[in-house]
Amino acid sequence: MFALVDCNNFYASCERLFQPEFRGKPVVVLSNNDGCVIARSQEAKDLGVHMGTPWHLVDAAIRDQVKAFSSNYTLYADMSARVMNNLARFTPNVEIYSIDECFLSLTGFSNLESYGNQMRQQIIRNTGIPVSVGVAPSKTLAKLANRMAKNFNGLCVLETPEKIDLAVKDFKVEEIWGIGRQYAKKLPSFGILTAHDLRSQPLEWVQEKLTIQGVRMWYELHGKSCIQLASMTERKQGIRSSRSFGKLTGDYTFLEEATVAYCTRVSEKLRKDKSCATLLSIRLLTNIHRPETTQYTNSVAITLPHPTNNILELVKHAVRGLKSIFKPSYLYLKVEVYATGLIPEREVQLNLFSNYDGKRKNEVSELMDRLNNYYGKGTLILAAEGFEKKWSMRRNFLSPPYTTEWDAILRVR
DNA sequence: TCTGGGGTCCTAGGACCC
DNA sequence: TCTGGGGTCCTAGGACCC
Repeated sequence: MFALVDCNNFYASCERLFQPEFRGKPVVVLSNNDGCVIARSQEAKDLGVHMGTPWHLVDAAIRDQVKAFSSNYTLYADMSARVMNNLARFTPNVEIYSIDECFLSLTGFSNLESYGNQMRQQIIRNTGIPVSVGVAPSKTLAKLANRMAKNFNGLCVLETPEKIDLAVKDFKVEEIWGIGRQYAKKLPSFGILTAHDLRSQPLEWVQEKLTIQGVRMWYELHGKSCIQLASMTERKQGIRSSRSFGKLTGDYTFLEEATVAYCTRVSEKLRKDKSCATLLSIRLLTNIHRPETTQYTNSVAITLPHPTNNILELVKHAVRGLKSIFKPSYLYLKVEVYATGLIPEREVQLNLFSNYDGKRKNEVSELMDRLNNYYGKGTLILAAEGFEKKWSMRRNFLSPPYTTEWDAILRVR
């Protein structure tokens, strides 16, 4: 048996936790650059604010009634860690699936109904974050149960075949975990509208139309688990940093400074994961939301002479890559830095044809990590990143990082 | 004026091997 | 007129997730 625990309206819940005057009020959280709505409190949903809509396109009369926040990932990441730590007390086997979701293996546990309720109570008491719990014999059904829990009292346990039959009967096919926009468009033309319809098709048909992933989904909907809990120790396959700028630009220096900053981020993440990259990709994009302007997008993949997470080396290659794809006379929106072909730091093999001897220490990177961890992010940066940060995001409605900085800690009078 | 970021897995097709 | 068979590896693109 699996449980899926999902934080309700997570980002909005985090913001409200520290500004309780917004409890019971419509609250939204915006994406980077205050672009789209990415989280909504129930009251905001009730006002008809949709997920993913650009904030500036929301009706002004509605905007006036809603409290908007810029996304504050420092806060959300810390709150997420608290929730996950609490969940880990319920079973040794957990998979942190996303910032606000966690799968738990409950095989061998009994009284699932009351155990699920205990989880909900303990999480809200210890962290202040409300969660919903779905329990079922497969991950796909646990997701489905979780969705149903949101419409009940926050808990849904699908233990018996009868309960599962009943649950899939009216469950919309497009809401199944693994059915995205494309399949949601296609399936109704075959008369498939519900999870029950999909699972009633012959397996061969599903294999043909939805390939191997559909086959797994089919078994899972029948209560046969075939997607295991992912191990939390696995190495990532790629690490990316990409961000839209606060404004469009054609200025090469601007782009280079942003590339250096994003590349710095990537190298930090690599070192944190104790990984080295063998391939570094740089991608440059104009604003696709403005089809009337001339568009240009290009990317370059650089095979590194030897696997590395050294900031100076990565930046050198990143800048060279950027130069090779930059074209003047376009207005750019975004640059992406993507490291792939990751291998463990300690298994790096040397290259016969590079003069790198493996002994040179990663001193600059290590010093930067040490100072930036101790004194706070951005204490020591490469000069090539620039000091103006012209590329930084718009975040006009940012709340303080209440739980991670002494200066921001909440005062109680 | 203003439209996110960071991941995963699978398949097809091309280049290459003997 | 007629031009093999059985592989591997890599990449791009498309689907999905939160």
